[in-house]
Amino acid sequence: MTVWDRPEPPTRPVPLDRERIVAAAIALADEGGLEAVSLRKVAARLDAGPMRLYGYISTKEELFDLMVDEVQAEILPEEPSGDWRETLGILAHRTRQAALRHEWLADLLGGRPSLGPNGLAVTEATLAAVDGLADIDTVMRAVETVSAYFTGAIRREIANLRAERATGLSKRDWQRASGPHVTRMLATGRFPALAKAVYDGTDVDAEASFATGLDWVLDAVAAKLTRPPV
Amino acid sequence: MTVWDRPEPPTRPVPLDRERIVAAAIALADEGGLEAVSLRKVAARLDAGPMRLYGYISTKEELFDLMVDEVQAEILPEEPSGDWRETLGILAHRTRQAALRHEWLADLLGGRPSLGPNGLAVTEATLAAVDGLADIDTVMRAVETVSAYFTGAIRREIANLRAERATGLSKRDWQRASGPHVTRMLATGRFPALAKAVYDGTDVDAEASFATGLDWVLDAVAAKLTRPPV
DNA sequence: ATACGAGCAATACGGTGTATCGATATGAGA
DNA sequence: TCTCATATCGATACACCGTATTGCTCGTAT
Repeated sequence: MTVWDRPEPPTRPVPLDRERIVAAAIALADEGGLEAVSLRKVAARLDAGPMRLYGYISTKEELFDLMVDEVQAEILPEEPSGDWRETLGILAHRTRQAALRHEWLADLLGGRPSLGPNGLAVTEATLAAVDGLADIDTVMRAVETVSAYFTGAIRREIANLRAERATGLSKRDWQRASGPHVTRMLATGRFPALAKAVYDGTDVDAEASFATGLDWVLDAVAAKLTRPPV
Repeated sequence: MTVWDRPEPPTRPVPLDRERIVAAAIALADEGGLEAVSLRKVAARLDAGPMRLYGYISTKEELFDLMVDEVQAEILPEEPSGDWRETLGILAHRTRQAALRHEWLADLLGGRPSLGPNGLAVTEATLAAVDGLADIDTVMRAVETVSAYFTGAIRREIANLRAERATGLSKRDWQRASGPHVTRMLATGRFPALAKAVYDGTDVDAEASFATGLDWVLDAVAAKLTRPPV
């Protein structure tokens, strides 16, 4: 029985950690959307059996939580600006950019409280920016309002983007001509204001539209923050 | 071979239509959340095989679309008020109430463009309310901003509500004392503003918080709508 | 040398969405 | 009235899913 007769010992499995698991899951999601993320496929990317993952997470939902938290690291600004308005604006824009890079984020954003380290850090940065500008309840209302806005806006933007991609047409072209159902509905005359909006509205840049709405909301918040509470 | 020996002829299957299918699906979702909705279970409620549904819908996603559109009928106000601000506010509040009745709506809201008859009617009502108050692009920005706000706010509210239900504690109690992870994180001192918010903030009524944020956003929109565009 | 304990892979279960296809009942045409 | 085409439905099947269970295989401690 020479060495060559004996097989090499089975290679020890590649060590795993949450970081690698989450990275694999994010890669999968970036390529094929959230629905392409299955524990089996994530595990396969790491040359592991599906069950191996259960040492690191105990549920698929938890994997999603980790994914969101990981991406939230991209949102944190390097250094805090002195201007609360600028800080909030930057956070909103960075969240949007993260969602454009990882469209699946739109499906998860706001879906559950984000309590991971990066999620908490984002919240901290947000609160720190407006801390002391008013009583705490007003401040809370302010940050919640702003984040409700950009959460909703991002979600809609991604939803529209997907719809456009699915039909290969810009939103307005599609509404105007090629979406047979919508066209037919508009032709019924039951939606005059909508028809007008579709035919007369211009196709605005998504980022500009996001920025405008954000500015308005920040205007509103500014009015409440700088004035002492009634 | 008497009559009694012969079985009765097989009863023809109960006729189906989208309305009945959607109603069954909504019932299922109301009881057990979106994840309780499976084509098999929906079909079973209607004494049908799963494949039968494919005559009425061609994909599960389409069923979700129908569900959303159905619920949007609950949102439409009976008669339009003359005041645009009141109309937008009512639409927002009714959407929120619909989401409280059908929590799964929060998972779907804003997830894709809603082009069903009721969805279009809601959009029409929204646009009609502000029609003519400014140039069309400003008007679009206005309704999109408001709806981004309440979409996001509703989603967060439902998310928090679920988290509270899962732990049996109010959000603040849970953050303060019982969420071991959060407590530990706050104790690190790395999140001073957040810690202050958690410990000093009061537990505000969700509806009041929603209404306040909404008012702020409407304030902002009002400022842009009543003033001619720059 | 042996016992133990952790980590891992394999297997299995009950579910999912949906494609395919054969039976069957219904309505039309002869 | 009988026959045939057609639409509809049910069963079956497939590929996949998340996860519980089980038993093996190691490295380590005794």
